[in-house]
Amino acid sequence: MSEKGQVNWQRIVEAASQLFYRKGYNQTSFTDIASAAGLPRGNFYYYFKTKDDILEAVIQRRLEDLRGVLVAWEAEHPQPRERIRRFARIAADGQQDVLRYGCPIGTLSVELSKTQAPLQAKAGALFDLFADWLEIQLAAMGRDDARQLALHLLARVQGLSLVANAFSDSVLLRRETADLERWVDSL
Amino acid sequence: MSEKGQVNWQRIVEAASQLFYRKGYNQTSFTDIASAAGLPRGNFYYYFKTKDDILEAVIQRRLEDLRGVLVAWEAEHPQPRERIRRFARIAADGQQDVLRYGCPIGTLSVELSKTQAPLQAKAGALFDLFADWLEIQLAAMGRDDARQLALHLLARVQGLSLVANAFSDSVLLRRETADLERWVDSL
DNA sequence: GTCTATATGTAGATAGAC
DNA sequence: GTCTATCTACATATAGAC
Repeated sequence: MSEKGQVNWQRIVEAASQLFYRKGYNQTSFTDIASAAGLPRGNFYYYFKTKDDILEAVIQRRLEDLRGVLVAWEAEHPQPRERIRRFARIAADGQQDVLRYGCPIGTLSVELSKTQAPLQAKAGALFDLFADWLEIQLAAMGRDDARQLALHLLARVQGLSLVANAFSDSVLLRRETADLERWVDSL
Repeated sequence: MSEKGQVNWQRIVEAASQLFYRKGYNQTSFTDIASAAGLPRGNFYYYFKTKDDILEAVIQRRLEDLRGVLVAWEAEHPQPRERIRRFARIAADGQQDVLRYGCPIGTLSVELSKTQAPLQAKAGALFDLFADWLEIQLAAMGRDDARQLALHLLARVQGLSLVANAFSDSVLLRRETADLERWVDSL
């Protein structure tokens, strides 16, 4: 694959990732992606045979990005509890986008669960990444119910993101985030 | 509107409501609704001019159904706390459907928020119905933070539904529900 | 490797016969 | 009121010229 080819490949994945988040997977057309990526429509069938293939690439890319985020958090916060608190703030941190489009992971999962179960399973890797990481941090705190607590935290963040988005309520987003941080402190 | 007409109208709304839940609004075609309702495709343009009109009718119908549910809960449980506990169990109560398709209200809101904000606003009435009812029950318990608590509860239920669906995890669904009931008891 | 032209299907919606 | 035939737009996907 040539230099130019790699660049185009990246542009497609980048454009698709943003559109899948903002418009949803099914509501995003090849035309949308092509014009956002600045490429003629027919061209990227050279890189991806189907739309599903693009989604897979988007998921892989998001996984890599998130792994980078987790590594950064670990470097920033030596204590497990602080790392977990950092996660608890994730929705409030991306406030504008969450209010407008919801959680990138949660909304993708919701959409795919309806009629594209195989793709949802692949998107589930994004949830797994956070769940596994949280479980490790909680285990480091000496919790033997680390997995349950990790999933509880995940669910809380998903819930507040969804409801904040539904009501376009930034106050709720911050209040529920503060509540969640207190919960982390109480562990 | 004739007898026959009313029957057809009901059949369309009924079929559409189920399909919008199971397949999503955008993924449901007129053809899908027509065959589910047992009517020729072109026919129900007599009843509804656009697909959006059908969604509005579906929302209205769900609102009526839910109002009936709330009235039944009130009759069944005289105490506000018991009524709130009843709400906390709602996802676990509809376990099979929640695991497969998620929460009917939450997933609809997520889908519409992306590219159909006006419709999402109308679907928000479903959330409002629960939020207002919960607020009344919490106020009856003497809580002056009734609105916040109502939205907190709503968010918790949404979160556990979404994550239980994502992982197809019925154990998580029940465990988080039990946790939520304990939270209600602690109020 | 890149792009145009086009194939093929299906979406929502309409016109008009009955 | 009911149903068939059909319109237009746009979706994913392909073939093949450059």
